[in-house]
Amino acid sequence: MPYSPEHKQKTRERIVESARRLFNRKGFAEVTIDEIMAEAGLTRGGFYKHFATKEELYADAVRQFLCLSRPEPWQAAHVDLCAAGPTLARMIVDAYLSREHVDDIDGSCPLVALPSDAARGNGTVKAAFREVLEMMVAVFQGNLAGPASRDRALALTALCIGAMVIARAVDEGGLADAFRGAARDHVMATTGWAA
Amino acid sequence: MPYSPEHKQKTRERIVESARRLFNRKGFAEVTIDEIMAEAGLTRGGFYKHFATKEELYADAVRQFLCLSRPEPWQAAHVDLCAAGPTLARMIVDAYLSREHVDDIDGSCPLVALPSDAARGNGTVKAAFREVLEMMVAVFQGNLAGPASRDRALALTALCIGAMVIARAVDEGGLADAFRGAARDHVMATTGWAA
DNA sequence: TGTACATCAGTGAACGCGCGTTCACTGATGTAC
DNA sequence: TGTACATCAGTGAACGCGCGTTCACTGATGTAC
Repeated sequence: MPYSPEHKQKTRERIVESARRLFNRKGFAEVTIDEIMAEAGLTRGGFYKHFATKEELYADAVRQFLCLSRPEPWQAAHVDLCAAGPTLARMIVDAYLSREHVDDIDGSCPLVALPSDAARGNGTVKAAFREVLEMMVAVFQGNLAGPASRDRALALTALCIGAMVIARAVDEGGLADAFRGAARDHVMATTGWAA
Repeated sequence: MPYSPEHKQKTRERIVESARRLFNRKGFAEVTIDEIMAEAGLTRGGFYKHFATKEELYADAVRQFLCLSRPEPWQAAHVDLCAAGPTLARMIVDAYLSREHVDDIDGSCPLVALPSDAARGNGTVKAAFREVLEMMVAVFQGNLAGPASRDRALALTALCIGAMVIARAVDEGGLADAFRGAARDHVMATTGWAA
């Protein structure tokens, strides 16, 4: 039995991690297996010891978002984000709509980076996409009081994702900032989470 | 002077029209010039009599949505959409957030179909994208009374685009419908356009 | 009116390149003895 | 303990294909006379 049992698994995880960043940055079609393997410190030939096709890796990479160490302030995993309270809820929204999140393409929320790929993707991709989406809705809903909390959570989720998608697609920083700011203010006014 | 003066222009428009539909459906990278020309009833070689590169065509295709015979009720071109009044404004939002718009990928608003491409695109693509975006914001803003109409228009634009992007990316029709409905209700409650 | 001509939109074969995938090989490793 | 061996993760050259782009050519057209 050559190599330790975990050796191959570790390598595979490195490939998925590399792929996740690159797919986020460039989308499915524009990423090459060469790039993915190089960023994982490997050469192209070895790819097929781990995955049958590029599509199979893509599904795995999308799924990896779910078990990722989440960016702050989502990071504190011991905190129940669905009952975070207004202060933490505000911090979450501020982080989501921050300029840092606009710029951090590699580590971005897939809902912002990959919706077009998901729309054109197969069932596995869409299922992983939906899992992330429903987590986000649950966080909003859990921190909303009053009636129709589900519908309000859906609208706020769409608002935040929409503002971020637009901010990424616009070349003029001022307009991108205006969208982020308007979305942020609208969320705070609607929820009462403002300081 | 061979061919009538408008002949080449007509052909060019046919190419852009074909490209717009195909890019909407598959995104920039997955569409070939062969496909575009074939759908326009031409062969690949002629492409470069009209456009220098594939990117140049892409920007034109995004922009074409602006001068398109717009889907109802945007269709009535003689109506000033920026002063449409609440009834027409409500119809516009209903059409934008309709299931028909989710399903009509080919004729979709590019803000919904192509934001990821725009985020990764060059300056020309982003500029075209912004032109469409600012038209949409202007329509919202023109029909809003009261203070901070610009910021409210930005937030409502982000909400509508976000809801549609999500609806397309989700494989479960019920969830997609819930996002569209929640966005619709939220817009009506915020603007007072509801019947 | 009819005919020769110049123009140029459109054709389709070909080119070069890059990508996904394959495959014969290498060499690091744990095991057997 | 030391050495020969079997395994298989990883290598890198090569293959086949498709795409963006080029180019020499075609043929439909309006004009000149």
